[in-house]
Amino acid sequence: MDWTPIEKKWRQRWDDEKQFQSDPDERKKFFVTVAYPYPNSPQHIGHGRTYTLADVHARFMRMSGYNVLFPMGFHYTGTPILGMARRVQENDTGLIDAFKTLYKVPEEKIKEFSEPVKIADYFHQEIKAGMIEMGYSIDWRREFTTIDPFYNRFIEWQFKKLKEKGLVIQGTHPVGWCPKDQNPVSQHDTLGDIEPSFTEYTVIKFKYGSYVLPTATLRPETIFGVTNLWVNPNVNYEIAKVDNEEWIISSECATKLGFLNKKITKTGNISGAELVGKKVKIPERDDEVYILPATFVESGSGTGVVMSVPAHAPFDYQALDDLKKEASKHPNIPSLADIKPISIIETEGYGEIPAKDVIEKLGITNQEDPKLEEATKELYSKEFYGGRLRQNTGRFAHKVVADAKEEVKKWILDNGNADTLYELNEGVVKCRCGAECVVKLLDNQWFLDYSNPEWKEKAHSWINEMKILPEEIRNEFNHVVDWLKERACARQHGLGTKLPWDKNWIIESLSDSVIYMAYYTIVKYVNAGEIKPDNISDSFFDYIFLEKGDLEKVSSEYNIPKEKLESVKKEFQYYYPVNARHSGRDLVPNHLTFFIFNHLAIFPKKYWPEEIVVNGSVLMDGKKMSKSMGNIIPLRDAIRTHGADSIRLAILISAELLQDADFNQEAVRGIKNKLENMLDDAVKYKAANEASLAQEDRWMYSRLQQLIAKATVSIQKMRLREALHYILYEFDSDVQWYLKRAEAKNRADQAGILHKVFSTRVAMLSPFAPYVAEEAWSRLGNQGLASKSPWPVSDEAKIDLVSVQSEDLLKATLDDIKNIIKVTKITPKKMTIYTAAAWKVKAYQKILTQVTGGDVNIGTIIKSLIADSETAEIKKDPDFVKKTVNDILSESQDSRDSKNKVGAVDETEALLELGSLIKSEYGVDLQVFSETDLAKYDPKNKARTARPYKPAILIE
RNA sequence: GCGGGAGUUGCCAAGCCUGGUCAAAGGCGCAGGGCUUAGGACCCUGUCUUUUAGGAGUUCGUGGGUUCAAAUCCCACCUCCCGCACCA
Repeated sequence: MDWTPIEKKWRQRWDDEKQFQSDPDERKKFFVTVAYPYPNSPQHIGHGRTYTLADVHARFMRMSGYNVLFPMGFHYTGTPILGMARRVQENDTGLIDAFKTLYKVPEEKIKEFSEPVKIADYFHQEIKAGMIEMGYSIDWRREFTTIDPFYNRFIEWQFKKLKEKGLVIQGTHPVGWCPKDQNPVSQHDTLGDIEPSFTEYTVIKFKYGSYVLPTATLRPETIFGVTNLWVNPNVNYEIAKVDNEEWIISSECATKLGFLNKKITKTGNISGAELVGKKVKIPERDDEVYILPATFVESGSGTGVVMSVPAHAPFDYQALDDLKKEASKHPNIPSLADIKPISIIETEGYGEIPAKDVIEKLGITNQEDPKLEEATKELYSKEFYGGRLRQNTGRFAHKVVADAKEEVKKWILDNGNADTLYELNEGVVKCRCGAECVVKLLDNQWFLDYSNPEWKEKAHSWINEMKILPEEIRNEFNHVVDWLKERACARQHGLGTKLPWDKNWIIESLSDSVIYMAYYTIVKYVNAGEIKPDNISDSFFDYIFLEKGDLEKVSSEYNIPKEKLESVKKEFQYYYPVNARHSGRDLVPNHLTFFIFNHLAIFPKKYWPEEIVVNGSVLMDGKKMSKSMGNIIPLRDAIRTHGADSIRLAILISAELLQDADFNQEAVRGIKNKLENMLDDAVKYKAANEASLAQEDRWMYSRLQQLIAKATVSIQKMRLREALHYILYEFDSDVQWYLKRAEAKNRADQAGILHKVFSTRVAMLSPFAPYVAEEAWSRLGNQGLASKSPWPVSDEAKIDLVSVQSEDLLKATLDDIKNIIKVTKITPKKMTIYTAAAWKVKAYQKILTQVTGGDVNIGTIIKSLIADSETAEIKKDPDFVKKTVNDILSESQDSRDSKNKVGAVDETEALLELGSLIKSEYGVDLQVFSETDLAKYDPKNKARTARPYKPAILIE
């Protein structure tokens, strides 16, 4: 079946009725937003999840009577698009092929892609078209991009506010950096998409005469165990003036230091071999050690000089051992044999010289052995978490290594005997431009000061107050607030808004997207041409958002009529705060937390966001979606093959909020079939006058009320999978039972009832599968639109508990009959059912009351029953009590309560209903007797085993 | 390391918050039947073990505990997944 025409038809209707356009009115409002997309590719099914969740939320609230605003914008800010444009300019075939085959971009469009904005514009339209096709109930009059001039004014205003409050600060920060592009690099900017991560090393300055021989280490605390330095004799070292000292370092190191803002002047060279045998002074220790040769030392790593701690560093131990073996080759080092490892860390499970232990364990015999890496890793982590410094480490003695490391580092740094070096972890990382990346210390970088303690405190307290779904995310937010530090908020390249006070910087993408929800409430006026963005500046936003300033003045300043200005302000005040912000899980540690922080900083409390709803990601056939796996399905392709509603349901039904949703073809097919069946059914049940209600009709209506109640609660908690489960599946099994009952009775008058039932269901399905719901709604013969119908309200009064109990009794008895037939394998000829005697019913009611009251002691129950003349007959059958108590205990609280409320049900009457079912299913007649009926047919003496809700059965 | 999540019957996956309706939804697979020229689709029945009367037994990562009652609550352990930044 082709959904396209159906989707088109209803989309047109919604559009004609301007259903999703929201303007302030007298109703209560509900403002729901989703993070706007970054348009550097078409959206795929994974992107659809958050939007679909938000759309269901919006549609549900709309049907519940709220004036719902659900807007959408496009986030052009950022650098990846710049990178893409550059690759197009360079004729990167990999990317261009992806555009052609994967994204199906027309050839002539790709040609324009050398201009970044064209890429954004193209995918912007592509994504928007997909959103419309998916049926998202968005008010498109409020659309914008983050490079629109009016938006730029808005962001400038935001940053000035933050700066006024002292939340924007300047500082120095290390970043991964491309020397050619003169720009920080992120994962998107590198060849092979490697995240350029780096580690901070402590550089310890050893003195060689007037020179400094610096060594880079991760373990400054081991300075107490240094026995020598290592240089590579084959390396030609540089002598360079570094700031005011003369350092001997590898040339690679000199380059690195240059990016770390050191002033480097080369003054000469010295070979490693020349240094061998010389002595250096160890800082903080009144001691001198030799410089020795080692081949494992690489000039590209650290400073090219290594401090040797043989007791705790396997490389050092092995190199020293190797050297001693050929001591004769080094006559200029007289006392090589005297160099002994100095043990300074005590760790459980290791002896005096831990490095020796590890080396022997792994069978390492020389310094070229690659297993040395493994040895180093093992020992480092064991000593770091479990080791303590020994007596010979002065005031650090007995401290655990993890703590001592930081203290020793600070101590040496404070004494001017150390420095800091950053080193890329992955070795060589190449920028997309081909240049090798480095770590650069950026000066005068602008930061948002998320480490500000008052700001943090405010964020914590609001996080604890606001609604967060699912609840477990609340902790995560609090944790993020704790570890969040200053965050760079400006870059030197990329699309976006310039920093208002320093136009060399562009405000970074995660910082210009934190309060834009407010912008939705006013951008409508700019899009309609009622406000000209050109000369807008701060006093405008102050007036609208903060109610600061004078109406008269602002009006004349911007040449906006006073009434217009007032209605802009009123619109903001009507819609704000955001009632629900939907987002993927990945945005918790960044965007969503910033969103909270910034709202708290800029707006008064009444405008702080009310609720955040976080969802997991989408898997494709159980696997993560990725370009390299080739399992990315563009959303619009999927809509064409499966239909929008099937996709919406498949995404929603496969997982609850936080779980990853698995999108698989089979599930979609199943859903599609279900929807098609629903449409077929819809035409069968037109509105009709109902006959007087039979038992099963009352039951069906009761179940409907219960389902409405359950589904509504589930949606309110955003447990959409659960809600769909009720609306789609539980509902179905109820209808099936109903049809079975009605058909067994050969009824022909149930269409009117089913029409009502199905219409209610279709209305409830409408937020989830809007197109199918509209189509089914009209096929059922209903007027208007399903999406405009009010959300069904459960009416307690329509629940007939007796009919619910009776039908349950029928189902249970039918199950028992089936069971008996299965076990005995007999072909039934005749069936007889016996209901329990009156005294048993009384006893049952009493037991029920007692058990509900918490008394499950069989002895006391029996006593009290015997004491009562109505139930004294229990003496004859004491086993009855035990069985009944078990019956009751194995029931749910709900069912017990309802039995309590209903009192005794006339089982004989109820079970007579079974006759038609038995006849149609087994083709035999059913007789129902009371246990006490003297004229009953009971050849096998079964009747006496009857219990309330558990009639005796005889099958012959 | 810090923080978060998960482990359920052949597979996927609900149930856990709020203990009892749980041998545990639904889907897939498998078996039998129906429909069909055939295939597909669709419909019915079955699918832990055992049982010729609706019963019993053993299961929800492992080991304890609480309770009349535990997949569900508590404690410990094992295993797996995700995030840890200047990037959308």
